[in-house]
Formats: sequence, C-alpha cells, structure tokens
Amino acid sequence: MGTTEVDTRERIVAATSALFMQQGYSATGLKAIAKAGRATTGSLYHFFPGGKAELAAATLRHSGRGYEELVMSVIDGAPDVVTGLRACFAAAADLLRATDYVDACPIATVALEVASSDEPLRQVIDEVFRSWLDAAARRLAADGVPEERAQELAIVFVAALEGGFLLSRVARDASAMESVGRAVVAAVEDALAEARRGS
Amino acid sequence: MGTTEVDTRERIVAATSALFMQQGYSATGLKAIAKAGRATTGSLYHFFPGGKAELAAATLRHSGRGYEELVMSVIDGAPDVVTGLRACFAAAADLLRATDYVDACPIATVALEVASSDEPLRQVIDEVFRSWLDAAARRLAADGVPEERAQELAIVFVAALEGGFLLSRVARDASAMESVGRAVVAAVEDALAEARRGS
DNA sequence: CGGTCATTAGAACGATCGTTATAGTGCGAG
DNA sequence: CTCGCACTATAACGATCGTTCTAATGACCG
Repeated sequence: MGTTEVDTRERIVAATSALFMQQGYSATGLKAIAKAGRATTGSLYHFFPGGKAELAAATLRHSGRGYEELVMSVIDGAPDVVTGLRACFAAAADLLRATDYVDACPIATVALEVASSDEPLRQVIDEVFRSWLDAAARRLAADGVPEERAQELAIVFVAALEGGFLLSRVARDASAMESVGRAVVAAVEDALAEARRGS
Repeated sequence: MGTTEVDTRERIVAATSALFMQQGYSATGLKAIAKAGRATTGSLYHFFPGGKAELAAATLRHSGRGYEELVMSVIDGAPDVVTGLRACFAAAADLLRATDYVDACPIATVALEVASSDEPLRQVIDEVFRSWLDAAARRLAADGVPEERAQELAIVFVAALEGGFLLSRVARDASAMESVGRAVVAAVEDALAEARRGS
C-alpha cells in the first residue's frame, strides 16, 4: 500500500492551492490542476468523487489549517504577542516580495468569489476563518488582553492581514502590509497598556 | 442621438458590476452580463470592442469612482473626519445587512483574481486603489493629521474596509465591519491627539 | 500462479466559454 | 424619399469547461 496514494492526494491539494492563489476558483480548470499536480482526470475523481467542489473544500481546509499553524508558530516563537505580531506582518511582507506578490492567501480569493454564490464553500471558509479568529483571540487573551477586547483585536488582525495582502498584491509593493501591521501592533499595545492600568 | 446608447452602455456596466460582486470576474459570462443588462452580444461588442477585458476595465473604473465619491461624500457630510469615518463603517455594515451580504466591493473580488494573472486589469485596479488612498490621505491631512501619518492611516482605512467586507460576507455577520471600524477610528483619534500635543 | 482492488490513463460527453460574422433594424441628415 | 450609420439580433465558431466512462495498470493476498 505504501504512501503513494497519500502523496498524490496531497500533491493535488497543493497544486490546487497554488492555482487558487493566483487565479481564484472559477478560473482554475480541473485539467490545469491535474497537470500541475502530475495527475490525470481519472485520478482526480478517484480521490475527490465530489468533483471540483469537494476538491476545493479539501484545499481550503488544508490551506486554512496550514496558515493557522504557521501564524501561531511565528507568534509563539516570539517572547510576547506584540513582537510576535510584528514578526507576522514582517514575514508576510517578505513573502510577498520574495514571490513576486503571488504567494498570499488563496482562501480570501476564493472567499470573495463564492461568498454569495456557493453556500457549501462559503460555510467551509466560514469555519476556517472562525478557527483563525478563535486561535488569535485565545493567544491575545493569554498575554493579558481582556476577553472581549481580544476577540475584537483578533478580527482586526485577520482583516488587516487580508487587507494588506490585497493592497500589496495590487500595488506590487509590500509597504501596505507593513503599514497595517504597525496599526495592529499599536492597537494591541494600547489594549495591553489599558489592561495593566485599569481594572 | 438622444441618450439611448449612453443608457445601454451604463446599464451594461452596472450589470457587470453587480455580477462581479457576487461571482467575480471569471465566473461571470458575457451571456449573463448581456441578459442582466438587457443587451445582446452584438450590442455588447459594439460598446466594448475589446471584449470582456475592456468591459471589465470600464466597470472597475466606474465602480472605483462611484465608491470613492460615495465614501468622500459620507465623510464630508460629517462635522469632522473621525465621525465621518465612523459613519462610513456604520453605513458599510448596514449595507451588508440590508443586501444579505451581497453588496460589497466588486473591485476587491476581481483584484485578488487577476492581481497575478492579468496585468492590464491589475494596473487598472492599482490606479483605482491609488486614487482612493490619495483622496483619503488628503482628507485626513485636511483635518490635521501629519502628511506621512495620513498616508499610512489611509492605507489602514482601505485595508480595514476590504478586510471587513471579506470577514463579514463570509460570516454573514456585519459585526466584523464594526470591529475594524472602531480600530480605525481609534487609530485616527490617536494620530490627531498626538498631532495636537506634539510638534 | 490467479484474482482482487486501488489507482491511473485517456477518450468522449454535452454545455458553456469568449469571440466573430452577417443580416437587419430604425432614425437623422441631405 | 433615400442614403448612411449607429445599434441590435442571432447564429455559429473553436476552445475549454466539469464530468463520466471504459480499459488498463500494478501491487498485494491466497
């Protein structure tokens, strides 16, 4: 049995994620996915009998988990949340520059395409974002940000990241990502200072 | 000559904008646009000889100008920038709720689709965003925010709007838009307070 | 060796894509 | 009235879409 079928499956998902990144959902054909993932149409439908919809759902879940782990590991690798967040935005800006502004968030691209026209996929993305927000809020709370404020700052964090990706990719200039990063860091610092001062 | 041809042209652009909003660029077929705009394929190619690409460019420019005027009119209708910004985010949240989270920004959706795969359209969107950022920065500077800070806050403003649209549409809950709104307002208030205090 | 089954290869389906071509409409100018 | 031109209608093109189907491959088990 080995690991062959698992590798093919993961290769297909990885190829799908890469294509979603730079073309979105609708513009990415199954033939292109098969070619990029070194698979055939038959193989593709063997692993994803539900066709494009099932493949997209699997890809979004996979990418969502991957990005969450990446972000959380960067933050946890820092002495505190504030410097962790700073590192996050710096890493995102570096990644954009290093990949010619291609490597960003495939989930956001697909999200805007399907949010109002493909309910099953919208729900998948909703779960992914919810998981991100929960993880970020927990991490902020662990560093002393009050519960309610932590949830709001988590939303601001994710929205800033996605907004930064959008503006940076369109402008082919990562300075937008750095700008929103500074704003998020300042907001978190404020919340922490207020928490230490107040009740 | 009358206004017939102008009306048809504008009807096509409006229909395109609406379809881009909920489906994006690739998923929106020319046939669907023609039907929604009460036009035919021939009529469509008469007004936009460049085909889908030219129609998309015209639509993005048109929508971009429209949103810029809308946002600036809301801000200018308020006594100061801070309450103007508050009104902006409140209006965006209300619009999302009123339209079942469909009516958002067609430009962001198309932007993520084409930023790395369609250079001409990317440049059009780049111009649109640049115009937004310039207008917002000028408005912030007019209310006393130092030049450099105004440009950065303009980026934060637009990124927050787009990030708020994304999260709110996916979650079908406009509270994310309200959260990012509060963060932007706080950041601007801070900048104004600092400007009044410092040099 | 023979048989089973997961996996692959690739052809073929109808539908729809963006685009083009052609014929036809109707209105304003001379 | 008639010519010209802006505009419309519709059919058709080749290409590609997502999907289905049938064969064939190949490794493991009795």
